[in-house]
Amino acid sequence: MDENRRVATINGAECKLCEHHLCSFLPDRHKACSHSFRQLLRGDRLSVDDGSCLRFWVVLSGTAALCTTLADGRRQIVELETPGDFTCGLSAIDGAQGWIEALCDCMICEVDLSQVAGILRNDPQFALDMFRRVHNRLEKSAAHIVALGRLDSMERICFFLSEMARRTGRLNGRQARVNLPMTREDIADYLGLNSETVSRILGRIKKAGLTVFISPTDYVVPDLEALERRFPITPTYANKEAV
Amino acid sequence: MDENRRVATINGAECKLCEHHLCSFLPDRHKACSHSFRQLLRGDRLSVDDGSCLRFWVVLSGTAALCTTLADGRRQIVELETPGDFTCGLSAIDGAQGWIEALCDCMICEVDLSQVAGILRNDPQFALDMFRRVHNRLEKSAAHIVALGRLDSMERICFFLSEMARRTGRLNGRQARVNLPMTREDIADYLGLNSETVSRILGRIKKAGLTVFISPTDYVVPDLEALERRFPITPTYANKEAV
DNA sequence: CGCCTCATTGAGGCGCATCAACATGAGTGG
DNA sequence: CCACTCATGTTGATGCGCCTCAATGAGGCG
Repeated sequence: MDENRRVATINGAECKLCEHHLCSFLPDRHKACSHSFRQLLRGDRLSVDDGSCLRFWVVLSGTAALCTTLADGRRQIVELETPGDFTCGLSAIDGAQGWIEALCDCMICEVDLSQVAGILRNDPQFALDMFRRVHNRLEKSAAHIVALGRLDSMERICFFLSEMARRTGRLNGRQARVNLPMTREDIADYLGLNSETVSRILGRIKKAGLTVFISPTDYVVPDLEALERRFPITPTYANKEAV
Repeated sequence: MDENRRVATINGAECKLCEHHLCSFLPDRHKACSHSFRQLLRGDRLSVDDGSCLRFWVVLSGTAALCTTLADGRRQIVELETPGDFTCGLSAIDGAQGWIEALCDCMICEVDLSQVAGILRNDPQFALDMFRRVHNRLEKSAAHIVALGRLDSMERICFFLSEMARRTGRLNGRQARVNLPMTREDIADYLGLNSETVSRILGRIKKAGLTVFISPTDYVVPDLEALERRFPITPTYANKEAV
């Protein structure tokens, strides 16, 4: 990634864009140096190979993904990061290249807590916060596993469209208008399909009247509940209180 | 589950069987009442529906699974629990029935921390411990997602056999002897396949000389590295230090 | 022995991947 | 403005991988 796109200045105004408070765990004198905004262009990658779990990324705008690529080029998106989501390197797996990739231009906040690890180790609020975030991720992973293991392609894509509607769409009663800032290939790599299949199934869903596509990257769901009756999982999107 | 199989007496000798220390976070006066051993017979289920995240289970012997069953009966094993593993209800997903199921007779320790939640909320060691356990799970989930999304059936089963060998097998140089305390159906539900396919692929793996089956539930891997060359993921089994 | 569960093996079919052709739109340079 | 390129999306033809259904074997148990 081009280092020039690092937005070095962190001040109160910019931090207000980010309501995710990871940096609030930093002692005051570390605040300025330990977190920074970065602009990622589509395709940019952040390596998460360092094995440390003390660098975190919060997506402020756009869509990013935690990707794994196998030796022969097969790619699997393990987690999809929409604004407000949080990730750290260790959600990636060993033994295959893992990185965070921008699926469209996006802005992220990188927080590096490794300088203050000792302080944080004794901060129960921080540990609790981390636990909650990771636990929330685990719930999403479970739904993802069920989708990949037991849903057919139609169900997976309905599941995905509903997930995106609830995560990033503008809801209005039963209706939702959604921006889909990623390619068919990305959707396929998230759902364990290939891009031609995604395209075909989207056509079928459109024909069934479950969605209306304004453009390849914008759609409207006239009746979200009708869409969700097409797959047998109630998605979990809310952040639950844990512990 | 038959409540009679609760082993009510917790004493020092029994606790030594369990090296997982979850109960060490209990204040002394709660120790006796808040955790108990349970014997599960194959097929027994523990409901995890209560939405609380303060009941935990540690598997001491045998194999259990965190299962999800969809409305039409499709079943997906989200996590496989071998001795030493830890789980709590919220790894299950909403919107589909979730439970912990014994894949063979097993012994577990149930720790109920809900009585002492207030104390634990301010205990950084506890929160850190929880974070590590959940984080470790997240790494395993990531590998599971890649396997379900991008590996074919042969690769998935090699991945599984290797995983079981490293988690529960007796290793001896490159060789491993493994007990497989679950049915073909269970393997299929873990890997998103069906049981006939599992049976067929196991036959092919056997023919290729990658495993020797002593019985349907016991096998020897003559060369674990050769088995692991059959799929493009390096499994993560070690518990990493995080934070 | 009969009964049950689990594993194996075969026949056949469907779902999705693969490969290929073409459409579409954005960007670039003339 | 058009010509050209390139990435992306769509659609069709074809084939393979895995599922489904069914039959049989193998082992455990009353």
